[in-house]
Amino acid sequence: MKTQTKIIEAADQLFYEHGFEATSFAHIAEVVNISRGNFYYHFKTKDEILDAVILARLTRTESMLDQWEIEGDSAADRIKSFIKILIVNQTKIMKFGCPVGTLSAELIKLDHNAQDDANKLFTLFRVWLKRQFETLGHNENADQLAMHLLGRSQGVASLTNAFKDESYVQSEVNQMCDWVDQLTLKQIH
Amino acid sequence: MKTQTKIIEAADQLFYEHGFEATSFAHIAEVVNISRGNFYYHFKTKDEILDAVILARLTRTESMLDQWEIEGDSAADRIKSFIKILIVNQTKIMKFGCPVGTLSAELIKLDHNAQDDANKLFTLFRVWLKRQFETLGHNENADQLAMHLLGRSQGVASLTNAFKDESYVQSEVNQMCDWVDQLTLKQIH
DNA sequence: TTAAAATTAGGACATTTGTCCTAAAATATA
DNA sequence: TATATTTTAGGACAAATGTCCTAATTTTAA
Repeated sequence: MKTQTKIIEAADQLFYEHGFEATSFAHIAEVVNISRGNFYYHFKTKDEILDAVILARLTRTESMLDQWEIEGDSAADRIKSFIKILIVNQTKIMKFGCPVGTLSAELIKLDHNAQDDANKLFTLFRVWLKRQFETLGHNENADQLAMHLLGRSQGVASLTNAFKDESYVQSEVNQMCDWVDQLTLKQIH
Repeated sequence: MKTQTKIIEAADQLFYEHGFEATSFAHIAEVVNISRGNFYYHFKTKDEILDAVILARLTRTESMLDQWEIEGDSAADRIKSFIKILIVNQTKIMKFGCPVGTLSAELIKLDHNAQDDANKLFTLFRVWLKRQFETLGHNENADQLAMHLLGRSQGVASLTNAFKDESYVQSEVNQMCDWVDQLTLKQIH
């Protein structure tokens, strides 16, 4: 694997687990097993690494959404795929929270240039969800429903991170899935 | 005002606006207008300042909850007081997110000793809300309802911080208030 | 007024940070 | 094989960090 790719992947993980600010060149270098000075050849600044990490997350998220699009038989199923990442990634969310939400919050507090780019991750989910709700027949308020679900998912991630309560996640995921089913019924009638 | 109090208040604000890690002794010293070396007389370490800030937030939150307890005519009203902080503190939440959630998330990522203390802020709201839902007649699942509302509030704060959308906050607050009213009806029947 | 205590300013300290340079090594190309 | 290009290691650099010491100043108490 190319060194540049290794740097991005290591930084991606470290930024998620310890935050952008708390992760140093030295930390990444140790994981990748290269000398600190060698960084400069691949990335001029720490911000450039952040840009690359965000870009990597964007493309990874896009392909995940594409996958859900293919696998899901109905819009309701696809929305439930989104909801169930809370279960699939439960362990990581307990330890480090939501990768999208925590990065966004940190960059805003740092007043960092990349905060708009980081928010594109949120927008990716928002737009995708909106389209699903439109398919479900809720054209008039699809974006509102998307924001609602995105917000609830963020909230669950936040409290899961704080309280590490598995039954809470399960309960909230069930409620959200029920909510989607109710919206599906409304569409039929 | 005492220097120690001024340090705590300045740190409180800076930790909220820029995060704990990103706030340095120098930053606080500049706001309080004292020399950097003088810190050591009041606080031995940065962690001691954090402890003091968390303690200050805990007492401030407790008195706020007491106030809501006094002002609210019914449990439903009191719960709505909680929901409406999203509106009252809208401007700050847009800029810096929820002070409880963002601190908790940061300290967990830093694997900081004070993460349990910071979580007591969450617990304060959780226990208070639980008691309100019990008063509302939902004894069997009061804690679940409390966690549900706490989570939704966290989610709204998170997305408000990211998207800065006023109408989203208002819409979500209305939905949560309606939800409380429905729970109140269920209690009467 | 004088002595004691509390508070302050200023700077030393080792460490870490992001950034940047240069010479050596590895790889590719002719 | 010989040359050119890519990639690397190691360290220099100034700035900033949290921590800690000491002497001076201010405030309090006798």
